[in-house]
Amino acid sequence: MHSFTEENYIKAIYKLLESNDETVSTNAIAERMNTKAASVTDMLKKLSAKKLVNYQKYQGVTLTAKGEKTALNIIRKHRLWEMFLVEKFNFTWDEVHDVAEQLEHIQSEKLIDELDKFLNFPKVDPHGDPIPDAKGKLHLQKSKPLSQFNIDDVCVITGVVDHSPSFLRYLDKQGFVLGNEIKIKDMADFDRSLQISVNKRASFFISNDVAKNILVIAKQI
Amino acid sequence: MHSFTEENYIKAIYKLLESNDETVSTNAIAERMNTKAASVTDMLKKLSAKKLVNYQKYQGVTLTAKGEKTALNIIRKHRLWEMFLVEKFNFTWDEVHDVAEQLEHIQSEKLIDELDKFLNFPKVDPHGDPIPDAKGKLHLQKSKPLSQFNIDDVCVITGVVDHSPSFLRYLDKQGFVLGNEIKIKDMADFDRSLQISVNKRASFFISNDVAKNILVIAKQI
DNA sequence: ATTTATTTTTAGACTTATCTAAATTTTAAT
DNA sequence: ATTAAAATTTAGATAAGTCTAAAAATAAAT
Ligand SMILES: [Mn+2]
Ligand SMILES: [Mn+2]
Ligand SMILES: [Mn+2]
Ligand SMILES: [Mn+2]
Repeated sequence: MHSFTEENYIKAIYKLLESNDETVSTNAIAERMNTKAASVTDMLKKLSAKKLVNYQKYQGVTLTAKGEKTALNIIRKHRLWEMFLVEKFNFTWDEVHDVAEQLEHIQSEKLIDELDKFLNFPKVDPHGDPIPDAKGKLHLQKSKPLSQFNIDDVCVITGVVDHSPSFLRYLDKQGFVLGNEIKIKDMADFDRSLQISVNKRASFFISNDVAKNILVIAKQI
Repeated sequence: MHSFTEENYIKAIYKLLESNDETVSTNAIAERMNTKAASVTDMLKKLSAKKLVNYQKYQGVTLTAKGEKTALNIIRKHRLWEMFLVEKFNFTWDEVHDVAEQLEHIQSEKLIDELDKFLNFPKVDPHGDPIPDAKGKLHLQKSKPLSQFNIDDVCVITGVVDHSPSFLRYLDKQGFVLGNEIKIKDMADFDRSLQISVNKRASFFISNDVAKNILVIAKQI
């Protein structure tokens, strides 16, 4: 139906729309896909002809309903496969992304339905990102970066902003695990670095840069 | 490393070498891949440049050691995925091939090692075909078509020659299952059709055409 | 040993996805 | 309102894989 390349463009556009403005620029897509603006323009024409995007020269691009549905299906597959690799195949959360990038393009409705069932219909992937259901419905959790909390706040780790293997391995080394409880013990004014305790263990420091990349929700008390 | 297309050519050449002569013709490859001879020639030059095949104009083609190793790895992945789909995802043996054709190209050593382990290192796939081990070693079983046996012979179903969904579904309907015991009750001289009993159930007729496509080994008595 | 038929290869063209360099449009700055 | 800068699009090329039609080589038939 759609080529791998088309699917990757659709997904990139979806992610850019998700995190930013109401339309996506040619350059933004080019940067995210590690290609040149000229290539993006060519592809936008193709996707537009297929009614996957709303595109007018120089005016940026958005996804059509059909394009969004396509994007959500690819993301569903990506996240289910990541979950599978971690839960069943002993992959760590920093290892799964590259393989999932390949697996997300496999076409078989039955395969994905069975995968979902096999994993017992998970709601979030190993990075805490929500998994769209078979209908493309996606339940967002209203989490915020840890950097937005204050001294004595207690919150629960729900995900990450930065998905890079190096950041994920850093979190592993520090003992951060999704679902763990973080208490902010102290905050330095000059750089907003934090002294925190994870699951009531010995406290330690993290930079504001790290805090901005850890997603949490306030603990219900 | 190698494109999907290159991998598919390598696999096709391997299969043709396996079942037939000592070299493979351009036309044979074209037929198997549903392409034209001209396209095959182009690809053979490319594979030759990559040292995957031994190719000289007009002289047919064979695989190099490197090419054969590549082929066996793809076949290993294909058959492990077929096994996985049947054992874990409720696929029937007539449904798995098309999905495995996609999955066989996923690149991740760890994924395949874990898949193998998850399935407890199976020796044969759902169709009875041998699965190469991680080193590319392949243990062939010396089975023969049921059509080569005679009245009163007892044998065990080990595989199929024809892998088409329609043949596999026919076998399902008749109650043939790998490992089942077949006893030949009678044979018609004029068309070599057989009256057989599977696992000592009520006997029925099969054509010589069917018998030629069921692989068996003589039952040890 | 020629002629004929078949197989295989080459030549040239097309599609998808990419690039660089040049042209155009939009946006920002004077 | 011009001019300058940035973003975007077009033009023209390239590489992978495919095709048709024509040429060349091999195999088969007389
Ligand atoms: Mn991922
Ligand atoms: Mn993820
Ligand atoms: Mn198969
Ligand atoms: Mn098989």
